Amino acid sequence: MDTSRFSSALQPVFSYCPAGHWHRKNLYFRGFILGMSAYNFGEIEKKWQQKWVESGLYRVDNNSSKPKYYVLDMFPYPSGAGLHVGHPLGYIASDIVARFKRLHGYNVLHPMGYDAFGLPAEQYAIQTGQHPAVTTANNIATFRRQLDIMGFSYDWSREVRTCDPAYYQWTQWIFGQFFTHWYDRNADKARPVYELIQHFSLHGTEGLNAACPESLQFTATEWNVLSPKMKDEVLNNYRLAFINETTVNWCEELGTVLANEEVVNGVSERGGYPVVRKKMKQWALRITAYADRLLEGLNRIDWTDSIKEIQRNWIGRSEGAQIQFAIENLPSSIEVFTTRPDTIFGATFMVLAPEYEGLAGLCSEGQREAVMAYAGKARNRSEIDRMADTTKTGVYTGVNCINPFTGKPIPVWVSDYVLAGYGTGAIMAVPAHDERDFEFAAAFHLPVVPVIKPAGEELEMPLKEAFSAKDGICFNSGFLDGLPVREAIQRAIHEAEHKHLGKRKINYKLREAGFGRQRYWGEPFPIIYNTDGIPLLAEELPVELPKVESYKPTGTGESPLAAVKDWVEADLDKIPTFNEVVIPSSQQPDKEAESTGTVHNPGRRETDTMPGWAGSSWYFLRYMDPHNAEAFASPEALQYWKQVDLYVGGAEHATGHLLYSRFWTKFLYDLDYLSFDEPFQKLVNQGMIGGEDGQKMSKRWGNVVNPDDVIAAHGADTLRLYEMFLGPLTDSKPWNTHGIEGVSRFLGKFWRLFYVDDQWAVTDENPTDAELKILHKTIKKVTWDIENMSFNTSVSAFMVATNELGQLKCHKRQILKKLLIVLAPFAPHITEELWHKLGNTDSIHKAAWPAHEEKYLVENSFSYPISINGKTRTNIEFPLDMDAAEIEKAVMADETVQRWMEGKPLKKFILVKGRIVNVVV
RNA sequence: GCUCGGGUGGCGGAAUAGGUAGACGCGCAGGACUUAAAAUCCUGUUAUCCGCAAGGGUAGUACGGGUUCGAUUCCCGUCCCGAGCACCA
Repeated sequence: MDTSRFSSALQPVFSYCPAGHWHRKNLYFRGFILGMSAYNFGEIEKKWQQKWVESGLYRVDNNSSKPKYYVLDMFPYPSGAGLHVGHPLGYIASDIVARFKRLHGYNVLHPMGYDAFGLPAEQYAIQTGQHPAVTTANNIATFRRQLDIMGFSYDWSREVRTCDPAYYQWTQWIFGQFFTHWYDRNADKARPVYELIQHFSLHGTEGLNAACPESLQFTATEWNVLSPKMKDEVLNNYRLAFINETTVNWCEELGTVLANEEVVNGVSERGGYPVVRKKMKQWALRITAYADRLLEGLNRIDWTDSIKEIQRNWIGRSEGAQIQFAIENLPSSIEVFTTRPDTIFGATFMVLAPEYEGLAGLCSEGQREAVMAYAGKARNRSEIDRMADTTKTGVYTGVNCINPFTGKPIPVWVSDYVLAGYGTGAIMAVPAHDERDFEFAAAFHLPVVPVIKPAGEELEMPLKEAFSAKDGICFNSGFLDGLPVREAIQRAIHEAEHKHLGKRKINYKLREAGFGRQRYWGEPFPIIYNTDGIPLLAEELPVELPKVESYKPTGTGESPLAAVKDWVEADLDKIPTFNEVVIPSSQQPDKEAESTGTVHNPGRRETDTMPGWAGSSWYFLRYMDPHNAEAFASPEALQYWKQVDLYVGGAEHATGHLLYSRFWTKFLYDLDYLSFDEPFQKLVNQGMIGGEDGQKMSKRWGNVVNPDDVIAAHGADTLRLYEMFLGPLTDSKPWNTHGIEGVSRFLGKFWRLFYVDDQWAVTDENPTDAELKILHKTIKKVTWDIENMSFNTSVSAFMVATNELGQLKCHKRQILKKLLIVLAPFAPHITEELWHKLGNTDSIHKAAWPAHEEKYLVENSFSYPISINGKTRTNIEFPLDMDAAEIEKAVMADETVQRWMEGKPLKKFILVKGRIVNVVV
């Protein structure tokens, strides 16, 4: 920034000021005194931000003949702390891409909104009594102001807020769709529940292949005589939104359910009260129905391997077999799941989970007391505790099973190292080939029988550890002897199926998605229970969140909504509701009730609310048509915008938001609302920006850098460029306050390509080849860089170009005009200002991206690095079209080359055209 | 423990097909302009050795091997850092 002119003029006035103060005044007065000839970012940025709003520059239309591009940021949760410089990193990158695509003639959808329901606002409400809606609105205002001064090109007319009833009525509507659909595994898609009912009434469960927890079987006749209540209970096993009985962490003292991370060593994090595991009924979504499709879809999307891997891991598909083990002297059997049926001849005992259903009835009289005592203790251990302590404990049940392949009796134990929620809750233990089973066998002195050995080797007996490698050979295993593991697995399954002992089976780690929270600040369920307890879907949406007196948990495990009596108690005669098995009461009006005014058909609203991820699972669809009151988005809008082309956000949502969004998208695809079944084609995870001290940027460490301050000191364009310059987008890197000076200086130099000594200096001279080369190599590099999300190298390319043009004293319009356009996505304000100074009247952001012309980049000679035995010794320039033989001759004649060859004979001469020469001696 | 990333100057980082390692920026050192400061501009900056200098040698991309005329880049092994998963049978 050149302030020499005015500083000498003002010097007497400010000569007494301390240095730091002095500098500030310089900055402040510079533009004011010199008019617009010096780079006054504050004035320029404010001016253009205003003009862009006035002209609606970034508003985007759904009706366009242009090709579409949809670039999306993960919308933020508007916390009270506002943004620090780490937050906008991804927004800047996506904004550059959005602008780049517009300059390429795309109709770009680039929206922003707020994930506004959630716990922090509610916690704050509990503390201060302020309504979460109020604090949320305040926080959003702060976020918006901070986003605005960064110069982002969002179409704010499309903003969404998940806590807005006009938005969440569609979240509720989608829930209703889940509720009224089931998953048909034959068709491999979701279908309406009424079709399921039709099937039941005609064929029972015959010929049905549905996603449901238990394989229910009944005939049409049996179904048809069921009461509505019974029918509803049956349907609950099929609905994609259903009431699920799951184990939760229950804290009696606090009177609430706690999340896993709120429980430490079996007691509550707050207060240290005991926490027990308790079965509780909650709404859940049947995500497991989509497990295979969620896996398969990963192969079709452009995400990082690590996120895909996390999702694969989370879904946890494993192939194996389910095998029956008959109980000795009893007609019943125990079923186990195993991925290693090849080791079955080595199964020397069995283990049941403490929560195993029917455990009490199974064990022997003598052992029952000990088993139940152990099971009770294990049940009350928290998950965390159970996982942290892996020493093996357990009790013998007193009964034996028969190994179906060896025919020998093996003991059945109970231990908490077997999880109730996975597989059948029972395992066959093969201590020789499974580490956990080995530990258990060692602890209780159970027999270890090896049946797999490494090829060509013998196992060292007794075994010191389990041999679990999958590349061994079977022995001691009857018909499997001599087979390699992979073949033996297939053979064993085949044999089990043949003998009706079991069947091939695929298991998943993925659990049904718990969808209820005992909280206030979330979407209410559009559900009212009738007097039979049958859930009815409210047909008039939105079901608005009522005002409450207190946001505190009720202590009964219910949400604060339960205390709002006149909301909870609903008159089903007046509210249209729906459930496939209940005839709406409105169709059988009760004359007596009408005349007396008493509520004849009372209902009770669901008082849980939806979890935080409900609204965020589909928000990217709402942006396409945000004000539609008839549908979550019109078919035309959905058809035009389709999936998100580029999604930018943090990697921390790998198993939450990103999985749920994929699930909801597939579901809506099944219902023919969408023409695509993956929401985000390309996903980029930006890194974190840490504090200068290397710590995480947080209030706690006092290292938070506020973008407002950086913008005030250096301008938004500088901040944008600097965040991009810091390093690769996807890397985590520390902030460096000094580093920003470099970028700030760059913009000053760039400005001085247009202004020399604050005088307009742009000329209409024809550019030289050298200048054209600088321009076109920059265009080429920046184009490649943006397409590959390598923004840091783009900034460096701009610096190189500016330095080189500065050295050539190039102020030529033809060069600078195109250079402005390629810089515009990074620094939208300064480029817009200079663009208008060049005499353009329309926005630079509507210009066309210049194509680089290869002809300006063509070299006719190249200075070859000459290596002798791979070490560069000299450089010799040759024309690029020079004959290889001639180059060789010239190189060999070179003095330096001769010196390094030390008279040794030439072994090989390597010439890579335009790259390198290597002389091997 | 398993899986996936990653290790390059004092620092952030570059090297987009295996082809001149350290672009660009920060910091640092020196210089120009100035009475002075700020701003701006210029020069140098991997280490080490030889030389007054010009210049030149050697080593060098975590470590040890390998493939190749040539390796930061490909392969094998080791160490370290980060992220995720974790008694899932």
